[in-house]
Formats: sequence, structure tokens, C-alpha cells
Amino acid sequence: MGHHCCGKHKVKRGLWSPEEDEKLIKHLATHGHGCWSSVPKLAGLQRCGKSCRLRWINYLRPDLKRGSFTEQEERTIIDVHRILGNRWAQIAKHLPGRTDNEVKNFWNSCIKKKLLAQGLDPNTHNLLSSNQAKINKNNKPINSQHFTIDQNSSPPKDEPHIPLDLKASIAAFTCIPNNEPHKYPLKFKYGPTGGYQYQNPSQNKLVTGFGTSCSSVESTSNNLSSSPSSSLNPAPGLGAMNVENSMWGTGAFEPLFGPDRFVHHQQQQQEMYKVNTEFCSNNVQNMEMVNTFDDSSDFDFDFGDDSALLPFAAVYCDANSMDQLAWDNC
DNA sequence: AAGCTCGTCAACCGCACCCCA
DNA sequence: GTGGGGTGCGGTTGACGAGCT
Repeated sequence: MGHHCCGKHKVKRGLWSPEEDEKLIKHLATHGHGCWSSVPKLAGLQRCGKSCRLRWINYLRPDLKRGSFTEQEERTIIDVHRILGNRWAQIAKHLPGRTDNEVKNFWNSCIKKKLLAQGLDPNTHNLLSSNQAKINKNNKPINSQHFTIDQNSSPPKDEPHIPLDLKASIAAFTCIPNNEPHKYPLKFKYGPTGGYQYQNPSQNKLVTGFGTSCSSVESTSNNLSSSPSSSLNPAPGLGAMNVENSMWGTGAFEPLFGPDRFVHHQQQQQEMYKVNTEFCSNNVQNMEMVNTFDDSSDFDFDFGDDSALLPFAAVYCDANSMDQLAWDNC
């Protein structure tokens, strides 16, 4: 019995022999693949077209890079996966010479375990937590928060200068619902492969600090090219901010500059919470608005046992293909 | 040495999408 | 508008080898 794509032709399955490989290579070298379904017949193979295509794409293509993944490739996979999820073909496009199948296998066999070992959920890249509040269009959150951003404040002296000569520089963030800051002291995740990452500013790479899917940021897109004043008008739980000139925000943006920042700015956070709490108590119903752009979208808000992942922040700072990728996929 | 477990990875399956008649 | 063929993609399977008991 043949495959559905091959009618009733009897086809061979399983591993390819060197002879079969040779036939396929020879045929494709002289004729190209054209219509894949006709390839097996023309190449003299007892395979279905689909199998030929797969063999060529995943194994025989001359431009394939063999061997194990480099650290750089691994980082790229994690970064892109954080944005795109399990879209292996899209991820593979960022890795010349690698196939979607290869990336997928590498993810499942290696990266997934590494993330889990770091306490990160491989699907969301968030910290794994025992308590999870799920918010969707059918479930109102208990409350919501609103961040205030001080665009005029400067970074502390001991923190690195981040070049912010940004083109379409946008910072978007979401935050978890929580009006009891004393109960949920701030906690951010850090690590080389997930969560908030500090990257060398001299490389002008600042894509970091994700806590939610990019789709969650979509509703902020109306603010993308607005002036700083108008862009500082985020919906409850979601916000967008123009960082065209310079920006030092509070809350969501601080992890970019190192884990100690919260120690330095605890007072600032308390003030922020005050505003947030007040805001939340009046705007619970507005949270639904955030969820209206996609019927299927869910919002996951994670709480640590004794702490909260306060902001789900995504900061995109120009000059990095990852930024573009993130926005392209919003 | 034999049997078992586990990890890796090539290959397959089924579905979705696109294009064209 | 619709149905069928071709293609692309993500999830899953299963063969195989390495390591352990």
C-alpha cells in the first residue's frame, strides 16, 4: 500500500541507502526537482515524492551545515523561539545551513532540557511556577496594574550606558495583576538562555526580557509611532512607550540593566505600586479590552510562590533583526 | 556478555495552505 | 466557488547506538 500522495504505487520506506541517495542527487543535479511527485519515477526510485523532497531538504542539499550546533546558534534558536514559538521552519531561516527538522530535534533533545533545568518553561520561557493565574476573555483578572514611566530620569552611574539611537524604538510591556506588592516582592528571572537577559550594550543588542507571547503586545501597536506623550497611555496591563531618544523606565524595563536595579529603586517601585493599585481598583473591566484583539489569545500570568514576575516586558531596541522579527510577528 | 534504558535523529504522517483548472 | 494536486510544516514515530546494570 502506498502513501496517499503516491496513489497505489508500492513505495519503499525507512532509511535511505547510499544508492538511493546517489540516484536522487544525480537526478536533481541534472533536472532539478520540478514537480516532486514525478521525481521518484524519473530518478528510478521506489519512493514517494514527499520522501524524496524530505531526503533532499534534510540531508542531501549541498548547502547544509553538518555537525553540532554552536553556542551562538543555540542562543539564536532560543531567542527566536521565544518570539515565534514552535515555528521551526521560521526559526531555521535564521540559521543558515540548518533545517527545520534539525532545529526541532535539537530543541526537543537539548534546549528543552536546559531550560527546564533552569526552571524555565520551554513553551513560554517564563519561570515555572506552581501558582498560575490564567486570564482570557472569559475570565476577568482579579485586578490589573499600570506602570508609570519616567522618561526623564537617568540611569544610575554604576550602570552601563545603553546606546539608544533607535529607529522605530518601541518598548512594550504587560504586567501581572497584583495589587499587593508587599505580598509579592519583585522577582525577575535572569539567565543565559531565557527570561531577562542583559546583553553587552556595546553590541547594541537589547532584545531581552520577555514574559509573554508577542501577540499580547499587539494591541499596543497603535501607539508605535505616536509621540512620547501620547504613547504613554497604555491600556491596563499592556503598554507601549516611545524610547526614541532616551528612556529609563521603571518596573518593566529595569531588568535590562541588571538584577540589582530593583534593590536600588525599591522606593520608586513602591510609588509605582501605589499608582498601580489605585489604577487597578478602578479599571478592572478595562482588562477585557486587552483581550479583544484575538479570540483565541490567552494571557498567562505567573506568580512565584513567594514572589511575582512583575512585568512581562519586551524591549526592542533597533539594529537587531530579532526586534524586527518580534514586531513582524506581533 | 546480555539485557535494558535512554537519547538522538532521520523519516513518516496528517493537516493546512496555495494555486490552478 | 470549488475540488484536486502539490507543497510546506509541525508533531510523532521508530531505528539505532551508547551507556548502564
